[in-house]
Amino acid sequence: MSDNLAEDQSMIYREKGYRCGIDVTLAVVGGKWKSSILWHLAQETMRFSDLQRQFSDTTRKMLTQQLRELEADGMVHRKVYPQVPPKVEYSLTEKGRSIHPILEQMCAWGKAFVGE
Amino acid sequence: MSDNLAEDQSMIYREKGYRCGIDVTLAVVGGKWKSSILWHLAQETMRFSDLQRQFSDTTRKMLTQQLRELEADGMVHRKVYPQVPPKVEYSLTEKGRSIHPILEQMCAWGKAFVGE
DNA sequence: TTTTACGGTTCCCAAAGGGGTACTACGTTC
DNA sequence: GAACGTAGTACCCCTTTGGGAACCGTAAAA
Repeated sequence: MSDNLAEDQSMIYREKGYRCGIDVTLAVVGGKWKSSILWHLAQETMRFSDLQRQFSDTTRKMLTQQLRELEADGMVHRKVYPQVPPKVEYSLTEKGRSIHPILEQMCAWGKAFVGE
Repeated sequence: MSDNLAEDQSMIYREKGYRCGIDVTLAVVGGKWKSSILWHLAQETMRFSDLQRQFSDTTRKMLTQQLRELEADGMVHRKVYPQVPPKVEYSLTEKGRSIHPILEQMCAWGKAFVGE
C-alpha cells in the first residue's frame, strides 16, 4: 500500500497499545492541529509560511512538530526546494487524501452536536 | 435535539477553544476509552461490571470517569437501580448511536492503515 | 555592514490526561 | 459478627502533550 519508506518508519508502527482501528485513526488525526492541517492541505498544496499564516494562533514549533508526525505517518509529503531563503511545500499523499471523507463526517457531526 | 438537561451541562459547551466540528467530535470520542465504550454499548446495554470485565486493562476509576464525561455530553444514559448491591446500566442515547457510522469508518480506515 | 526572509531547532515550563491504591456504603449471606 | 458484592470516590503520582522565547544558517537586498 505504501510505495516508500514512510510506512516502515511510521510512528504508528512504533507506537504500542492501540487496541483497534479506531485507536489508530485517532493517533493519526488526534493531535491538536493535525485534522486542521489535513483539512487545509486537501484544498491546496501549501508552503510552511502559508500554514503559519493560516494557523496564526500556534507557533512554528507546533506546526513543525505536527507536520513531522503526519509525514512520519505517510499522510503528508514534504518537498524541499534547495534555495535560500528556504522553500518547503506540504501536500497530501494518497493516504492523506483517503481520510478526508471521515473528516468531513466528523465536521458535520460536530456541528450538529453543538446545534448549528 | 436533547430532551433533558444533559446538553446544557455538556462538557463540550463549557469547553472553550474548539475551532470546528472536527474538534468537537474529537473532544467527545477522543478519550482513551470512549470510542471503545461507545462501540461496545452499541451492541448491548451493559452493567458497570460488564464494562469492567470487557475493559479489564483499565481501572474502575478510569471507566467511571470516561462514562461520566460521555454522560455529560449526552452520549450515554445511566440508569441506576435502587438496590443493594448496586446495579447500574449504561446504554447509548440517540446521540450516542448517531456517531456509530463514523466509528465504523474510523475502524476500517485504521485497519487499512496498519495493513490488515 | 546590517537587515530580511524562511524554515526550522533547542531548552524549559505548564496543563492535561491517565493511572494506582485505598477507602466507602449497605443489604445479604455465611 | 465478619465477609461479600457492586459501583463507586478521594488522594496522589507520573507521563504526555502543548506552548513560549530564543537561537540558527544562508543568500540576497538595502
